[in-house]
Amino acid sequence: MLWSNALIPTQKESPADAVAPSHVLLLRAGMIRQLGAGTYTYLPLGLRVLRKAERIIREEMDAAGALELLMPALHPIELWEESGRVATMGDVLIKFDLGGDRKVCLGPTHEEVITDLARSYITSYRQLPITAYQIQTKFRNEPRPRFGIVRTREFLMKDAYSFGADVEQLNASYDAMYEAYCRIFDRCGLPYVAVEAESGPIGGDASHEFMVPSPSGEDQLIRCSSCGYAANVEKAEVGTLAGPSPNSDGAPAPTEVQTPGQRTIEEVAAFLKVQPEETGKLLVYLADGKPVAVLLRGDHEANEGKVRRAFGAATLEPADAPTIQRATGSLIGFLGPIGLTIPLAVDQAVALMPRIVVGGNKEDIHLRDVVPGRDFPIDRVLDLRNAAAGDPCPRCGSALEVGNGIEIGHVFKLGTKYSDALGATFQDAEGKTRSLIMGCYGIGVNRIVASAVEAGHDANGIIWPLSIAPYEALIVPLQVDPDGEVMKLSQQIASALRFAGADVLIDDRDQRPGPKFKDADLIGIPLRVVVGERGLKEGKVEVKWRHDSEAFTVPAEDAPAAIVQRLVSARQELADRVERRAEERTARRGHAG
RNA sequence: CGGGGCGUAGCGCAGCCUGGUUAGCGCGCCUGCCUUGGGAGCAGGAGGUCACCAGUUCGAAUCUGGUCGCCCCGACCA
Repeated sequence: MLWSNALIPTQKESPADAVAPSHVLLLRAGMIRQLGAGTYTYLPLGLRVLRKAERIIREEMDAAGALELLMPALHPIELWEESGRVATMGDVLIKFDLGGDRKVCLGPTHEEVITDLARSYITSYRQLPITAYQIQTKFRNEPRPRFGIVRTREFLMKDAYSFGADVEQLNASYDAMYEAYCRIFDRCGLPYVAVEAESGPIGGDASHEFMVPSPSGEDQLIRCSSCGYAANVEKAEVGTLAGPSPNSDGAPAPTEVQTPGQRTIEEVAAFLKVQPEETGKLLVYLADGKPVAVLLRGDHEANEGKVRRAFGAATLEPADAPTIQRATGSLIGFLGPIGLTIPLAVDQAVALMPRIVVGGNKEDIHLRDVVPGRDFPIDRVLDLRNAAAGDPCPRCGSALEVGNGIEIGHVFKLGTKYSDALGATFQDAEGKTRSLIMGCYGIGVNRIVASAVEAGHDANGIIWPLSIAPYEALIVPLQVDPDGEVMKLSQQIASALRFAGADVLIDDRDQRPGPKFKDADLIGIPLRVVVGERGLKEGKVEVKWRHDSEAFTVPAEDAPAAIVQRLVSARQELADRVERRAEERTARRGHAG
């Protein structure tokens, strides 16, 4: 491809409202253009990246035995009423009618459609297990699209669904998808981590997220650099906290203090001149509809999944103000653990505090010098909060680290939620009718693009991984006279690269070298070849990898072959690394199993 | 949905407070000359319903009211 024939509208200045590096650079490199909130056009360069990621996904999904199909984006609303998700998805579901009573929605995901397909065609255990996938545009009315193509209202997703006759088949499908995901992200050159994620009532190892660490990520990621433990903040466990139990000997009795209008932890701490970590906060939830209380250190965040499990409940929701008053006799802002009549669970961090400031269960009253165990019961001490930086790792006890990550993939054991709702059943070997056991597996294709830029850029522009770069090689002739030696050699190099199966872009624009080099760095093509009269006089052609700081030269006479050789070995290195990592995973599983 | 900010040329911005020539500047774009290994220089030029609607006024980019759109923080995110 000749640059002069391409549409690559690079920009020197970045738009004011772009914040994330991937957003700024994809715009400046002329790869995307915003149309509205959360909707982007992919220009030719950006589309090439998207297509390359898709291709890798297809190859690995096919290799894993998944079957590609394509489902509609337009769904009859009845299907979503059947599953109950018209209500649960709320405004995120984009609904409209086609005139008359024909109500439809745009698919935000495809569990309903695939399950409808399965209930029609899958009738026997002999057809199982089976996994199907598609790469398709999804629509979600996101309340807040952000960070360029990280969160959009319209996005490209690879979604796969497995159907099995039993849990063993589900686990095998899940493991195959997990492995395929690792291979996909390795091949895309992304520095991802697979983390345990909150999996709802199914529990166990039923859900993993694949995350690329990045400050622009929306999810919080907990990691242990010592042992490699990694988890979503929703799921991360806090290791057992060590420390002496509170000793009440000689401690003063609790005293009431006036705290008029001081409701939040920040207000109370500032008013009483103590640190938030010296206070406690009592939260009231409805666990399966019954009021329960949890006590946390003031600066900690409750983890609703942990709280729900602590009370053995199927559902958990924050209690509203009237319910709280009925259950505790007190007002929000002045709640405390003393004299409660509803079940109380205490976070382990609180149980280790020698003294604590808590609400007095009376308006405008807090209590100082409250001692856990003496002044309120600590018979139910558990891990109830989100892990924070510095907490002990649940595996090895080292300090945990907290960072952000972009979720690029998610694998999830669904069970029979949708097959039950839609009546997708099969007959087993005994002739009994049973529900299909499902798994679902998603990859955000646009997020592969965004996270590759987040993970690969410098002050000058994007640094694409070779496997998903819009072009693998960029040839920069500095003199563009079509009959000149420079252009002739450039064309020869391009031909040789194309013969080796490479994508090549030739910057044939009649520009001074400065802008051509700046644009080359900005769009981030991995291999840059500069052919100029000055170099040719010395019989040299300059070659530079975008990820290296230094260029090197090859003799002009065998430049085409030499450059092809460099590209071929770089591809091979990447392929070798993918296989090596796959072997490492196999070895680890061998140890574990 | 709460809080904050912004809509003026493809991009970045000034002008608005204090209403009054033909609405400016930089980048980019077009023509010519010149230049050619890290965003050169000179000369000429094209490009705007000043987001939209209504109002105030002799007169509105500028003042008032409303609407729409976009960004950031928070809430939300199978």
